[in-house]
Amino acid sequence: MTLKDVAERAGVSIKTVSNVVRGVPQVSESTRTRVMRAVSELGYRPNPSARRLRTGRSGLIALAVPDLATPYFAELAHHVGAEASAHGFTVLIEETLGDAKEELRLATGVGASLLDGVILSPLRVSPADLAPVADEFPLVLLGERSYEHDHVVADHVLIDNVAAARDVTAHLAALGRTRIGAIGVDQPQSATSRQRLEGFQQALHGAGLTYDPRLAARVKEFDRRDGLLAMRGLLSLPAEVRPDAVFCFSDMLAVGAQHALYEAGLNVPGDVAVAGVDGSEEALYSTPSLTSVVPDKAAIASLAVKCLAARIRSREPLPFEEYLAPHWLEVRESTDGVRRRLSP
Amino acid sequence: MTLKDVAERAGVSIKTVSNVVRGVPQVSESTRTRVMRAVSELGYRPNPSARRLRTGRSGLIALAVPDLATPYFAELAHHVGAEASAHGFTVLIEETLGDAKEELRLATGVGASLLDGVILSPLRVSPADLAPVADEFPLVLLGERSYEHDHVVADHVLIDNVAAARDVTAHLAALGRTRIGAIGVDQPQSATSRQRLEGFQQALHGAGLTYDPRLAARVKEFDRRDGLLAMRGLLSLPAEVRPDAVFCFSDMLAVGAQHALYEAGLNVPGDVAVAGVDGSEEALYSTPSLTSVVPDKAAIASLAVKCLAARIRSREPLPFEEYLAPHWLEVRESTDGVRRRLSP
DNA sequence: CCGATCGGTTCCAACGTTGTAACCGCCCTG
DNA sequence: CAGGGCGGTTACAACGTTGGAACCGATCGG
Repeated sequence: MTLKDVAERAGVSIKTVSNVVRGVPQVSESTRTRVMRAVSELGYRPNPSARRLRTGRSGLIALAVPDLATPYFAELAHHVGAEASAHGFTVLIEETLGDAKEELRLATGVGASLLDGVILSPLRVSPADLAPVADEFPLVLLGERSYEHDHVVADHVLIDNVAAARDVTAHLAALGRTRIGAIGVDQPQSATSRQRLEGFQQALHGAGLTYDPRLAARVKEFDRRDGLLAMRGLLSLPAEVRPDAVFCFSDMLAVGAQHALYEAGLNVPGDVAVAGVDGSEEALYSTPSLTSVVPDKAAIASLAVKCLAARIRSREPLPFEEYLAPHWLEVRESTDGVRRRLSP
Repeated sequence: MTLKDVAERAGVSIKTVSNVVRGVPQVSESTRTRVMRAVSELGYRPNPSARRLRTGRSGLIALAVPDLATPYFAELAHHVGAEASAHGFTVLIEETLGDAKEELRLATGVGASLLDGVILSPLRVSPADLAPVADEFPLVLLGERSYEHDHVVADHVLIDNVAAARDVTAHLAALGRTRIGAIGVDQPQSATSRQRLEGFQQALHGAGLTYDPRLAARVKEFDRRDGLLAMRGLLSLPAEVRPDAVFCFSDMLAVGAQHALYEAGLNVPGDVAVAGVDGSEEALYSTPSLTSVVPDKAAIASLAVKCLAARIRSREPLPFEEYLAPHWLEVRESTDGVRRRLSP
């Protein structure tokens, strides 16, 4: 099932068939229809490997995320897939498991010789590692600002994490909470974590509250388990220190925290208000439903794919850009306590 | 960065380098080390497209699932990735969105000329469509028994859905529940849904209960939204008909159902016990934690990859097999009401 | 000491595709 | 009517890799 077979059947040369299937204009209408018929009769499909070998293009891009079982990444993958197929790309999804080697391998290994480009959500890999790669291979980073000595080393798309954290923390303060904790501080080497802590502190100051390091819970991962453990830790503090609200740096952390409160027999938000980040569907269906900062995932996906496509198309090196996607705060029961009926 | 570059640097022929990187034994130790050094100095990586073009093998397999935002599939993807890399394969994950055309395209299009094989979790595509594909392309199906006139048309890996449904329903009956509902009936063309209904009915009979069709709620998708709507529907039944337990055919349905009960101010499991299927982490962290049938996802992944690898290796057509993976019932608060402390 | 054997290496062709350049009628222009 | 231009088509080479055959020097049996 190759161009040769189609060519024989249509009675033309291989190259003419190639011209037809690629849609180049210099083909007469009569030959075009004849070739098209042969194509569909034989069920011909172009061979991506051969195409890639000859042109250097495969029409394939990869989305590499740390962990697919994280709803945020799964939902993002969904959007990236939709956006990419609108641009004529096929998306392959890879799970890096937060392994720096794996993250890098994607860009250099499989990437360089099979894929046209990579959208990478880095967790461990450092800007310095990525700098040489991004120079010669289309690469877009998600969710982390990646500077090397103060200059950008790759395109990246992200939300304003500082503002997002500020917004949600200010919301908690506006509800009258005075001992606001944070869960998700100091995740190893995570710029996202640092930025959210920054916004958290800004909002505390803005509300006239002081930052109490005892209420800033460290985690290793942004997952449910670490949220549960961190919240248990906060609950074991002396009563006068214990938080009356927590801002969790991810929805999974928040879900874990909520469960810890449930185990302890505490009321949400009566005793402790809980808020997260990610806008995952899981947060919406949680009981009580969970206040969350919702990043515009469709916008993130769209910006990332557009940017990657531009870089793939242009042979010249383009200047690296930073794109900010919108986000908004979705207030739900876990902070304001107002019972709602979901309207799906 | 090709074999040629490495060959020049090492002072040998291209073919010898090829022999070294593929690990064929007939290479002297001295040349091998010399070539290896050149390889690492230049950072050479084989070109999968060229390799695939020449050999017909790419070392790539795809896992195609309907929806990555479904925790079950995301967690499964995780396991498949691990198992495949142990077999030397790279996994590409594709989202079919339950579109039959897309499901088929994977096997015939990208599949046939880029991938060595596909693990497909079909949602809409019918056995008849897949039969011609499976004959000439390594294909393993997950989660659905696919018969065509009573004979198997492809390998498949699944749990015993009838037994799983029977187990969990029997558990609800053993708790003394007499009006047990089912959510997830009649999902269009879903064999899984039929099998779970079958097991549900078997267990009812076994417990001396009668099957009341009013308590069997239809859904279009196995998602949270449909679970919520279905449960609202069951709650709107006349009081004497209303269920005192529901078996949901997926954890997402169960989470949605739980939220509907929460909205209605009902207690779980006091007023209504809830159980699901999938063993997702979300179910564990739900409040109250959700009783679920846990399919052994690692076993499913392992069986699927092993089976696919065998089929890829063998040039001869192998007989199609059916593999059953273990499952077990994990009883949690949403049915027995016993408060637990998670021990992660 | 000659021919066979063998480990190690090289040469050649081919996988399916596309870019470049050449080609071939044909119509138009001078 | 010769020369130029042009739309449509084709021949050829090349992308990076590997299977198979050929090759080569050295060891070995007779």
